[in-house]
Amino acid sequence: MKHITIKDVAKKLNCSVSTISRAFNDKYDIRKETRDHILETAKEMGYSPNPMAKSLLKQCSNQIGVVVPEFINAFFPEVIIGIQEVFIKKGYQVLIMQSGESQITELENVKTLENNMVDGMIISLSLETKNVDYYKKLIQQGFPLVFFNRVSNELETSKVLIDDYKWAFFATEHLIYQGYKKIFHFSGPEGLMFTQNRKNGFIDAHRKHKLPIENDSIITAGLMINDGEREMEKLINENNIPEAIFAVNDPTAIGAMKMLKKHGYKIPEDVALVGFTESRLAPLIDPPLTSVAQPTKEIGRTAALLLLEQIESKGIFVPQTVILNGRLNIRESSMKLK
Amino acid sequence: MKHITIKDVAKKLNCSVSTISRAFNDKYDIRKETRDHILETAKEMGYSPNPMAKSLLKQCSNQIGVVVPEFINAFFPEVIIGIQEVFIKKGYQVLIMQSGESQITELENVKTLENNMVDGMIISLSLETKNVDYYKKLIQQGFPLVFFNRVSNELETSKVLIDDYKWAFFATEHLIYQGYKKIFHFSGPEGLMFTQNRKNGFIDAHRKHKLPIENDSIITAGLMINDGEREMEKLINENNIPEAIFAVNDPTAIGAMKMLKKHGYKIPEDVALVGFTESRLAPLIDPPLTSVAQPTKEIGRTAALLLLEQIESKGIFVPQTVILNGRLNIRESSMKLK
DNA sequence: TTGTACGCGTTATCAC
DNA sequence: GTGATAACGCGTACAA
Repeated sequence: MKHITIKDVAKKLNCSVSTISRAFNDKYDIRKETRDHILETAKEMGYSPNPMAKSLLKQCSNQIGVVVPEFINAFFPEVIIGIQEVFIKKGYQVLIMQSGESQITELENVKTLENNMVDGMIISLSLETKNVDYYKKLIQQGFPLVFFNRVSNELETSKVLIDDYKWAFFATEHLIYQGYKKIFHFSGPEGLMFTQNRKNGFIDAHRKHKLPIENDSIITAGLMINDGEREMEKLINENNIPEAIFAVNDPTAIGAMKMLKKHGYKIPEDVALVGFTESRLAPLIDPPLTSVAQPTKEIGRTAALLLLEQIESKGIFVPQTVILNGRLNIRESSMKLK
Repeated sequence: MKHITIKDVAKKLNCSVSTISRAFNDKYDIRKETRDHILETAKEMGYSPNPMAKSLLKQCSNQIGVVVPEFINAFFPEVIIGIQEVFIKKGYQVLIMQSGESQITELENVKTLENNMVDGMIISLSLETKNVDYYKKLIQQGFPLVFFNRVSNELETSKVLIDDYKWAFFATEHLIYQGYKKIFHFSGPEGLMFTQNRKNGFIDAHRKHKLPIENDSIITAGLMINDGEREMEKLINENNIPEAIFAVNDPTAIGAMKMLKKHGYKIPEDVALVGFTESRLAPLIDPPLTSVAQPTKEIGRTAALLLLEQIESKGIFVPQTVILNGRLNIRESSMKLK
């Protein structure tokens, strides 16, 4: 239980703690033999410098923090893998916390990480988070912060995104090219930037192709499977069935698909479906779901590199917003069959 | 950037740091007015005690560490949610790290957490991990440790498991009851306890029903989708198609399913499938996959409670192994159709 | 080349 | 009821 400290080693070797310290941080002059001797006995004793004490002293910890809303879906875990790839190579440790889509937990997570003196954080906001004052304060203090995916316009710091507007546009256009006319959009929670952007892409694709948008064709659903199910069920009950649906994300699309199949509709013959944020399920469900794939690991890597830049360029740095490219994976769920 | 410390507050209020400290830890006598006054100005200044310094002093951190192999699949993330449920209520923060199925990273993670002075850890071993000496050392030192799912026989500490043997037995028996005779098992990596247990369940179900096991009916596949694909493809090429397959986990079963469908086999008419560790995909793929569901969140909660017990009963505690109940969710993939 | 002493932000133990 | 101070484990400027 008792940790072995630098003092224990010093006592054992009959020398001062500073000598031990120097042996570990080979910066200062120290006789090679003594250094080796110290390192050896230290290892034998199972000593390693206590990073907490070091952090307290140096005011930085060689740790970075990550806060994500959830990791039920594959998206965030994959981003984290990308983040770790970069930081582990650089000798940083990555501390991960999840907010569970709660603003309060998110704030607590951030404070915990801050208190652990992480050198920077990578964050994706929870659905609930409206108030970003605390982040503003951190940014003002010069605390290195990078946001991805769920970002806020109010925060002036580096961000990693994909062009939701563009890819929603392409996805919708794909449906239009397939010859579908009555196309609905299952939208996400209001107030989220990507909800807005994807919705706009949907609208503008219609405009470009001079296709009218019916009043009720944009439906605020949510982000989960049951949201898609619920809204689809409503439509079925109203007997208001579109030819195609572009959903704000895969779970919503999958929910709609489940409900449609349950009621005997064929996909894509009766209703075509397109999702977003390609999930692991997309290629596996029946029929395979057309979806916009995000380069998850690259999002992570990019965010990590931006954060690293920010950490290393202590002080002066220019916030960057990196827009990564998505990809529309076209599968059966949206193919017009003759 | 600069953190506000207790000294800053003391200076502002013209009193000593100890008074401030006392105001925050209401343990000692302190005049109520001064206490309130201090707390108020502290809040205004944005001061909060630095937990690192506290940890250094108290040799414990009110943090617990979690190390899991991956969170690509839904299993570990869900367990973590259960863990967090318990600890957040108790005022602990949960630090999560992932080993990426690498023994080396796992060890580094554990050491990082140890250095952060977490009060205990919950661990699920990586596939690679054979050497558990470091854990032995920790346990010997009295460091609170709980393992789940991927555990080692050599370690005498609390564990949370489901009865892999029993549920593999049931899953296999279910196939037998359906009338299948030529049943194969896609097994996991050798050396993992659950691989062995699930395999034994498979074997003993055959014994009980006096069904012979063919030589080549147990196939060491792996744990990933592509493992299932690869082994299934081999079987197809050899034209050695079983009537049913019990796979060590869902991804393997899904891989097999993908490959079978690709080659035009019907499920379950040509080949029936059963997975394990119910994944999010199981009910969604086509046909829906029969699988043994594990109570993921409860595994997390149980592990958390066991760890808490261990932390609080400083010293004397009896390692417990808790076996939780699974559930066989029977779906189309394994139903004998007339 | 090595040792001494201070400070990082706390809390606990003394005094007063 | 409050203030001074040692200690937690470490790095480093300074002295030796």
